[in-house]
This record gives sequence, structure tokens and C-alpha cells, in this order.
Amino acid sequence: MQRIIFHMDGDAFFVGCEVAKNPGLRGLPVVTGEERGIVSALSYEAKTLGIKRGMPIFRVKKDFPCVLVLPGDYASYTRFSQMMFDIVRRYADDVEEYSIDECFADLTGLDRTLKMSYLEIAERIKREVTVELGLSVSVGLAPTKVLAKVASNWVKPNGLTVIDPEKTAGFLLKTPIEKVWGIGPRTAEYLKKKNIQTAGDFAEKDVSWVRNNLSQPYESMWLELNSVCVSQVDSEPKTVYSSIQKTRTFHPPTRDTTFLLSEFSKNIEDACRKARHYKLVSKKISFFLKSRDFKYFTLKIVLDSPTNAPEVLVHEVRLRLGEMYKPGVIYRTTGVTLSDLVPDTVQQGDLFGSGIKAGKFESIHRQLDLLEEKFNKRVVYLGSTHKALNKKKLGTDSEDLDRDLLFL
DNA sequence: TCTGGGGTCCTAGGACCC
DNA sequence: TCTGGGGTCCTAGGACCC
Repeated sequence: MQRIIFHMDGDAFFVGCEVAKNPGLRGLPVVTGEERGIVSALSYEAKTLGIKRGMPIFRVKKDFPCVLVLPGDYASYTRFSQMMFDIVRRYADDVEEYSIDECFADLTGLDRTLKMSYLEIAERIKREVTVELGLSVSVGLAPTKVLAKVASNWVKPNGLTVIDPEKTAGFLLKTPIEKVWGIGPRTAEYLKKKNIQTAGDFAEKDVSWVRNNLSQPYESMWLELNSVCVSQVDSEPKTVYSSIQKTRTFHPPTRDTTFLLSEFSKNIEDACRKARHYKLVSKKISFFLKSRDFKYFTLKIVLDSPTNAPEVLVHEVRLRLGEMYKPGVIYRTTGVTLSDLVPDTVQQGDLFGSGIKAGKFESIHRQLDLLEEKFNKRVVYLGSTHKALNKKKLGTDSEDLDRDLLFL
């Protein structure tokens, strides 16, 4: 059966949220990303001035003093995001929250249920988001997810574009190949060498050509461009992860191992907290240090039994820091990845390995996680994380911090 | 004073086994 | 003086997404 897929995309979403919170900003050149040092999102007025995503904030401040630079406020963006998706759910059950500012919905059959045309449903969602939340969005309606993305991108900002099956060819021949979802700069370059300039050129190729020249995911993409629905709208909230990563960049860069270890400790705690939340454990953990000149130094460890207890990992990285730390190198980022995650149902304790150590911490974490979820606030940190917290909370008296937090 | 953070999937190539 | 031919599993790294 022919499906009708809806895609909605926030226009300059982070800035859009800032404007929604403070309507006085409307019409002004605004960027967010001050805390990151590069532009995350920019208003269309800022774009007109020649500012681009990823531009260093210091350059914006220097070359465009009229531009308002704001720090990101992710908690509020997440709230707007949820309110936006809730509006879509007034109409459709099947809503996939694809990213903080994008969702898909399967509208198939809702024209009869709701006694409205598909276009009318899309218009109403868009209008309610605009009126109730003060956010501008662009919307696409098409037979597949890939085509719905092409559609929502067609007119931006504030667009609503329908791609009927009969009209796809016209749209695709005017869509540059690099604008197709899943085609990045490398693949675009490769395809252009093969004389494929537009999504239409690609869609017109034989399936055998696609199989012989590209890897598997591109065949799905090719099918979707040809109106064959391959990827379903998946409304299940994500609960399975194959990996969990936490990284933090700090400034100034440093070679102070005590500080680096506390940054690792913080990342490990955050990653393990998330793993515990989803009841996952890992026995393959990799750590990295990123140097000032963006070189990576990694350390991989394999435990005897999987864990999500930060104490074990903090211990390991402290013991083996020397395997990735090079004296004389200055570092800007640390990170940790828990991979090969498995459900922590029955912890078959490894009596002689690290399993027994992890076991000791299990009930402590269970209690602390409950406490923290109840107060929706981090309450307890490892002592090894102390330094990283002080560093982060600039302007906060560290004694105040100690009064609120308990260190193990 | 350039360059954040969090994911997924695929491929090539080596190790190892029979 | 010529060195098979499979298969599987794992890792590193690339490409892509927001």
C-alpha cells in the first residue's frame, strides 16, 4: 500500500527556541553556541550577513558586532522539542523522534479516520506548532522517508511541500545529489565523477548499477527515491544502544594528568549512569585523549565480565593512563566509549575477575540512581571527579558546590 | 582563540582455524 | 622453485547523520 510520510524540521531550531522564549529577538541576527566556541545555529538574519554554521564565535564577535551571541540552553530546547512532537501526536500515533528538531510520522489512512486530506493534516500541525509554540518549521509530505526529507527541505524556512508519486521526477532532477539524506561529501564527489549530479540522475540508474558501485545502504536510498518504502516510521523510544559515549572538551588545554584523570572520571560516571539507566553493561571500553592538534591517543580495555560501575573503569584508566598519555603533548578533550553493550539481566559474576569488584558497588548505585532520578539532579560523584566539577562550574564557589554534593 | 557531542553502519584486512 | 582454499571473527577506520 502506498504510504504517506510526514516530515517536520525546525527552522534554525535552537535560535527559534530562543526567539520563542524572548520574542524581542525576532528579526534580529542571533546565533547560539557561545559555550562551544563555534556557531551551532543561526537566525536567517545572521545567515544573510554571511555567518555560517561552525564559524568560530570569536570571529562572529569581532567581524559582526551587531550579532547577538547566546549560549545554548539544551534543557529548554528539549522541552520545545517534546511540545512540538506532542502536537504531531494529536494527529498521528506513529511519530518517530528522529532528532531534537526533526520527526517523521506515518499518516497513512488518517485522511479517512480524521476526515481531512493529508495536506490539511500537515497544515494544521504546522499551524499549531507556529501559533502555540512560536516556532517556525518546514514540513514535507511524500511516499517515503527519504522523499519526505527532500520535501521538507524544498522550501525553508516555513515551507510545506508535497511530493506526489507522479511528481517525484521533477523534484529529484532539481535536487543536487549532495542534498539527499545519507549522501555525504565523499559519496557526492564519487557520484559526480560518474556523472550523477542530481537525485534524479541517481534514481534513474539501474538497481544493478547501484549494487555494483555502492554499498548496501545506498540501495535502500535508491528504492526510497523511487517511492518504494523501505524504512518504516519507528515510534519506539530508543532503549537499545550498541555504544554509549561521553566526551568533554576543556580549556585551556593541559598535560596535567591529575586533571585529565578527573575529566575521565566525570565522563566515566556519566556514561555509566546512562548505561545503568538503560540496564546495560559493557566489557569493552575505549578511552581517548585528543591533543591540541586533534590527534587521538586511545586505550582499549576488555574486562573479564561486563560492568556499568564507574569505580572499576576509573581504576583501570588510572592504572593504564600511561599507555595513551604521551609526555609533552597538550590535550584538549577526553572521552570514553562503552561498546558491545548487553542487557545486565543476570550478572554472571566472575569470581576471580573484576566482576566481584563491580558487584560491591551494585546496590550503592541502585540507591543513588533512585535518589538522583527522584530529585532529577546529580547528587553524588566519585571523589576522582571532584576536580572536573570545580573546573566546569566557573563562578561557583567551590565550597558551595561541596555543600550540595557528596563525594565518594 | 578555529574546529562540540553523541550516535550508527559498512568495509577492508589481519588473525586464526580446518 | 613454490607455496590450496575455505570459513569466521575481530578491529580499525571511514562515512554519514543530527
